Amino acid sequence: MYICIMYSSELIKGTLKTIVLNLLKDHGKMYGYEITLKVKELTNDKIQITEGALYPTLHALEERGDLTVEKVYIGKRVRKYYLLTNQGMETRNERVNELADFMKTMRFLLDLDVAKGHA
Amino acid sequence: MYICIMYSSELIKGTLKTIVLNLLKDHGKMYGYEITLKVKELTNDKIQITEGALYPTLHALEERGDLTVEKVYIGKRVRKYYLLTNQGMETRNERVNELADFMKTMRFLLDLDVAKGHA
DNA sequence: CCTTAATACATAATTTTCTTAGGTATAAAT
DNA sequence: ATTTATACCTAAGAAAATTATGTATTAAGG
Repeated sequence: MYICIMYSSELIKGTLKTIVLNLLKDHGKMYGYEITLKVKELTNDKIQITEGALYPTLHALEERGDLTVEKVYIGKRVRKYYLLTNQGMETRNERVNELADFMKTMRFLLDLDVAKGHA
Repeated sequence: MYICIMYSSELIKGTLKTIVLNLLKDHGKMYGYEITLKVKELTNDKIQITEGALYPTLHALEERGDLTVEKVYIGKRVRKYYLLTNQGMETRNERVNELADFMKTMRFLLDLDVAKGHA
């Protein structure tokens, strides 16, 4: 198991909250397990969010007031749907803008715009 | 002091080695303090490498065989110039390609290509 | 002349964030 | 009946940074 080509974990660090917040903006309410599957699917297995990272992050975002929870029972199994609050949407925008700006800076710093692309 | 608009530290995490390796490729030999100034200058103060992060990183890259050192004495003050080895150049290429690929994935994941840009 | 700022190196304690590993439990598939 | 998938969770440890120091030389300003 777990044999796949994905990014070195260092790179992904610091982007988890942004990914989660943005995903909830695009897809409405989602539950944790669903988020891991969606990210895996959207990135062709290149980014795999581990549950050990995800659940504490969801709890932190909830505690900060960026997310609210809706418990749903599928038979006897619990499912916790997370939703963006208004504050969460603001946080999402800040985070995404910051990351976009950061990536622009990095492309410049690493000569990625001139050297490649732009055909 | 230290009053400036820079990226939240989480984002920069994991990119330090890549930045250092690429800078040495572009500018030839550089010393630690010079690297901090150069990155600050190139990014308009948006990325400020702290010495507490940089020096251990340089030592680690040296130990891995990606860098070699040249000590130069300016009067009585030591300056340690770092140079890319052949292996270091390979590491640089791998790191830069991986980061470029990761940023592409993130742009897709965060809808940055469609929503913005492109006009 | 004296003090502050800049140059230039370095490490240690702490914090943050993630991985790894473990745990519980239900439902579906083989 | 057992394995796989679903679905939640936490705790120990690792990795990489921040923050706080520490040393020392040199230049600049008052």
